[in-house]
Amino acid sequence: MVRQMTEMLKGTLEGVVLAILSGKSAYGYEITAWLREQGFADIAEGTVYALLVRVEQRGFVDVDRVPSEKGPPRKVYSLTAAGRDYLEDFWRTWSFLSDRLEQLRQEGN
Amino acid sequence: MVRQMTEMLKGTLEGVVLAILSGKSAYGYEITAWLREQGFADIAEGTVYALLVRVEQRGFVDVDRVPSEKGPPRKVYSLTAAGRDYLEDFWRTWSFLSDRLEQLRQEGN
DNA sequence: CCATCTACTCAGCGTTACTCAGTACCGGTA
DNA sequence: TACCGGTACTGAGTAACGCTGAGTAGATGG
Repeated sequence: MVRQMTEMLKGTLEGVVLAILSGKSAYGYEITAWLREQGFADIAEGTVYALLVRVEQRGFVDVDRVPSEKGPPRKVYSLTAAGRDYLEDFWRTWSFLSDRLEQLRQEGN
Repeated sequence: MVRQMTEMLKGTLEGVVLAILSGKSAYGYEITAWLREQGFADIAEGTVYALLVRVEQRGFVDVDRVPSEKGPPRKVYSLTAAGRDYLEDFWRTWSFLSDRLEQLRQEGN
C-alpha cells in the first residue's frame, strides 16, 4: 500500500498542506508531525520541506522566521491570497476526481 | 486546473483504468474515448497506452488481440486475479486519502 | 559530553503523465 | 486512382513530484 500511497500523494499532498495552512499558520516540522498523527506514516521528513519551498516560490505562502525555544528558528508559513485561490482550484479538481472515482467504485461492485 | 489535474492523476489514473476493466474488458482507444466522455478532457492519447503497457508488465491485465472492422487490430485488456487484488488495495488507499481530505475540507470552511 | 529531540537543507533517483511524432488499416469521396 | 478522416497503437524525450539518505545545527537532560 505504501507504493500506491506515494503515487497517489503526488498532486494531493500539496493541497493537503495548503488546506492545513488555511486553518492556521504552521511550520514544517509541525506539519510533518500532524500528518504522521493523521496516519500518513510514510511521508518522508524532507518531502514536506521541499513542498513548502515550492509553494513559497509560487507565492502561495508567506514565510515568517520565528525563534524556537528548542532548536533552530522555525519558518512559519501562512497562506496568501494567491494560495487561497489555488486551494479553491484544488478543491474543484479534487471534487471532480472524487466524484468520478466514487461512481466507478459503485459500478464496479 | 489542467496542471493540478495532471499531478493529481498520477497514481489515480491507474486505479481508474483498472476499475473500468473490472467492469468489462476494453481496449486502449475505447478507454481513452470513455475517459474523455467522462470529462477527463485533458488526458493525452499516449498516456493510456503507456499505462496499459505498465499494468500488463506487472501482470494486472491479460491481453487479447482482436481484429477490428476499422483500423489495426485492437488489444483487448481484461483484469487478472492479481489485478483485482491490486484494485482492492487501490480502493483502500483511496478511501484513506479521501477521508482525510474530506475532513480537512470541512475544517477549513 | 554525549544522546535525544527539534528544525531545516540538499543531491540524486524512480515513477508517472505529457508532448509530439510516427505507423498502419479502413471506408468514403472526388 | 488519390486523398482524407477516423480508428488504433507505438515510441522517444521531458517535467514534476515524492522518496532516500545524509547532513547541519541549536537546546535540553542524564
